[in-house]
Amino acid sequence: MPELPEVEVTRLSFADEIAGAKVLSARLGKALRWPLGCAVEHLAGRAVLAVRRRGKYLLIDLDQGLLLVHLGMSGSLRFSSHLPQAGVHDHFDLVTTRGTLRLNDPRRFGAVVYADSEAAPIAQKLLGKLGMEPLSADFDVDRFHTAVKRRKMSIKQVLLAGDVVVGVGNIYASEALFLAGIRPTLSADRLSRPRAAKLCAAIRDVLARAVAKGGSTLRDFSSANGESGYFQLEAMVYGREGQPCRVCGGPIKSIRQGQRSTFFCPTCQKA
DNA sequence: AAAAGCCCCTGGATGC
DNA sequence: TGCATCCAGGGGCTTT
Repeated sequence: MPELPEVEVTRLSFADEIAGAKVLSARLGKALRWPLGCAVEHLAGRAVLAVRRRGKYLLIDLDQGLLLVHLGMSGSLRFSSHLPQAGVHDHFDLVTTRGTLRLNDPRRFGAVVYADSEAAPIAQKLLGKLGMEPLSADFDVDRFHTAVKRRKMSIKQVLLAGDVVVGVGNIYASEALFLAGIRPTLSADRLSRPRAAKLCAAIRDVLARAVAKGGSTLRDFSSANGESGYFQLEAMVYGREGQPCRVCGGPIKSIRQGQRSTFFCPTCQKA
């Protein structure tokens, strides 16, 4: 579910509220992708300093160590002082003086991992190979074009891989390529400099607009205060196979790339 | 080093 | 109504 916009919207919806809270207790449900990495008792008494984001990870800074939270495919967070009793898919609670932060994740591809610091081995394994942040100043055309030219995979799969640019998942990869007029199957090393510049701008644009709309709610995503996103209503190609292109009117096509579906307009994205 | 496949898991939609 | 099959916002790991 969650790509950069959904993760950022989630962060914005509880970061200010939880900052300064003190952890009273923590609870684990069924196993997530990785073990927590510390005893739940170890979290009690910690202060929550801030919530940051790196790619699709949320980093919850504590006065001692930090929690890395990933929402996987089906995860979502809630932060409230009035949560019901934990349900079957509620796999982590962080009970604090300001409310409880709860991870709900039916498929359990998500994770909550404790690390002593960002330099710790587990944190490095998860964060160490991540690419540029698309909404920050370090995302520039030169670095993007240079990195992309080294790859022979399709440009769409390079966007998804996350080692060049982070946060772009299956929805926004298709959307950004449409906005840039680039065929998803184009070999990344054949992307010209002007088209790389256009793609950079498209990635920034679509992610920023999606954050502004509260992300995309396809099935059940909601932010930590329970609000749905609305960007899916503005999708140009994602999930629109057979429907008319919003620009040229021709039918949107769907293909498979690396066992993920890709959507594009054969007319507006000729090469 | 880079690319391709496999796999983790549950639930909803679709088809017979 | 019941059951099988396919598909889904991700990404680490293993094998080429």
